Amino acid sequence: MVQSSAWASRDTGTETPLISGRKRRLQNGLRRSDPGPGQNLDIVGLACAFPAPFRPDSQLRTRPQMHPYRTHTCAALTPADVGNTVRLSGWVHRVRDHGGLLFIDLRDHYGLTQLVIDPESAAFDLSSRVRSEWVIRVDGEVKARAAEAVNPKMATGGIEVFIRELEVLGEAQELPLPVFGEPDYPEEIRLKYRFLDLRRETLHANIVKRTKVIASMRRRMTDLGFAEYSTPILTASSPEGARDFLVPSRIHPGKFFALPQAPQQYKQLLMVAGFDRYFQIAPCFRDEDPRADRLPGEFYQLDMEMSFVTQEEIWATMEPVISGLFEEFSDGKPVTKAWPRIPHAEAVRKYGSDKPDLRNPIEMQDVSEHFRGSGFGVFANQLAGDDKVEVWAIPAKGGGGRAFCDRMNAWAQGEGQPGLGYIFFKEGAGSGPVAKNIGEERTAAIRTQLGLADGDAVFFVLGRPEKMYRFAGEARVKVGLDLGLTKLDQFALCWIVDFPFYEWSEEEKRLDFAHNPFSMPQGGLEALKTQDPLTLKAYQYDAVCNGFEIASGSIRNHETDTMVKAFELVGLSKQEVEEQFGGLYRAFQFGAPPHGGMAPGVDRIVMLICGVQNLREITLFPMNQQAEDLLMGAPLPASAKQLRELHIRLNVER
RNA sequence: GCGGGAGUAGCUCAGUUGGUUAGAGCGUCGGCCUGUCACGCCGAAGGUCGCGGGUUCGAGCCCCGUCUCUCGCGCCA
Repeated sequence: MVQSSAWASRDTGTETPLISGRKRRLQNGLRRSDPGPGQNLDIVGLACAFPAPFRPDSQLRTRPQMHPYRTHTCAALTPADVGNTVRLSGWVHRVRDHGGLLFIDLRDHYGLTQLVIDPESAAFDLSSRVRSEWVIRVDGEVKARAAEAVNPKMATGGIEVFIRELEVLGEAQELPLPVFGEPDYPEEIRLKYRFLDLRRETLHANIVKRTKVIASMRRRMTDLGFAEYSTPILTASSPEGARDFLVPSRIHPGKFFALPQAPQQYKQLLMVAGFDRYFQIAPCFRDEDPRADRLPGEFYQLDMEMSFVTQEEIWATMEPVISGLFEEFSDGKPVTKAWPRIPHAEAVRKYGSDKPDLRNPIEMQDVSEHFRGSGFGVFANQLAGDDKVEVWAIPAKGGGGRAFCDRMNAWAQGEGQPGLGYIFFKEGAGSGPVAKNIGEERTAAIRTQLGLADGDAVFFVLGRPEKMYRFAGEARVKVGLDLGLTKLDQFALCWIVDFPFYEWSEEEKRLDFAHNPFSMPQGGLEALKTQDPLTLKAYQYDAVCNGFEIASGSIRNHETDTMVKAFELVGLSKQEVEEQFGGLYRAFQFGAPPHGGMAPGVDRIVMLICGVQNLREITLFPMNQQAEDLLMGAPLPASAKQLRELHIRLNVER
């Protein structure tokens, strides 16, 4: 029934002499329209036709006949080639059949070339039968287009190739997913037919860009004296962090390898082993639920580590690498050069987020004092009743109209908030219910503190900071976007530094590591012994771009005493630390250098560079949201024999 | 696991207050067409309105349940 396809169905029941003729040609002719390849074609234009790795002319120089597939790519021909006979191969991108005249856009990795054919050519009948995405080879003459036929939108729009001969190298059935025009198509079909999806111009270009970004990362790191070391994929389960992917050991019944969530411990061991400057485009595996910006299963990090460094040196090393990447691939959009270094606590207060979008100029301020004891009962009472409650102000330049303020208030209610208090300023005074309640003097004081003018507004969020900062941050983002204050076409980078070392785990009613158990607490062992753990900072930092966390890193804790104490506070004994971090713990007893590093997320950086909202737009063969590979059919059941060898008996529910 | 949104032709979607034979564009197939490049014109095929139940004289539309997709929360040190 595969053969029922294209040819058979088109030829049935149309017995005319012409068709018989076509049929005859098609039966042999499907392979080739006229003379054999390379019989009577000149070898032309080869010197510049191909990028070096693809250049076929080494063969052509030693053999008298033409390359079997092509003399040029589909992006190579220009008016300088007019008059030459060339050979092209590629996919039929689009056919425009005018009856007596036929245009085919031929596509390959490099570009598009318009082919044209009329009944004078022996290949005409066959040409009129090709369909989208067939792979063909054509021979023909390069012709200049008439002035009015030049297509300035095409790189090769000044020329076209008049076909003399056509060979079908690969037919295509009716497409489950159109390539031309890239219409929206369901995710499931795109993933199942990913090889077609990847032919589409946008995705194809994104993937090419991704590989260039990665090549640039390697070059930049290598130029800085970093060397790339590979680390194991089959390794030990890490006791902290995400859920592991497990791989059963055949040789050791009942024991399992884990795929690395990151090469974290290996890179620290490399530092102990004296390698100093390590990097790796490292595959990382975590068995967690996906998000639009988080692939299920596996992703890549530009993992790096250095010895004998302060965190300032790591920032100074990586800032130009990351800024340089964005500059290289961002088509001229502005990129932050000197990154602001914002303490975590300050980021939360000013931006309501530990990954602030600094394209948005709004900075929030504490205005609690102006409401304390004021006539605005809702705020005054809560401030009086709980000394941890604060009022934060979100200044909104240009938002000074009742319509906008009401819209924000309605939005806040839609977000599950009681509302969003506001004042807007006009004719030298503050307006709105809040202003009426607190009076002119306090209104003026708020205005002065925030530097607001007529035509501006300010919104108020009330609560304990740890409960309300996230909503305040969302309101800040919305004000910035809705008022056009956020200038989108740029890459705004910063460091968020001084993360807390511990946090309180409400579920487990105990201290837990806020970020990375391997990072060094500021103040070291002494601070661990003497300070309130919840006030401890870590030498721990994130790199943030446009509101996305694009990297995370730290100065590591390389002292066994400090490590034991740090874990003791989250409830792990010395013995448990030795067991769970055996390799690293042992290594630190034999001369460990101070070291630190970070790991920028390759996928997220490429996503930002390509300006897409979803990681599947920059990944070759992603899994779907259910962590299935629809193209390869993974995961699949294992055979009884495989399971037996692995000493595994299934216990599948349902 | 939880919440929001979606589910009508191969695809993207429209479908009024519940009322005759469920439509459009794109795609596919057939016919015509010698300068297109989103070619154009004519025609055809293509539907379990996600699935199940209910209300009703009558359900794509209302109600209940369920499944799938998607975005988010939990989770991701």
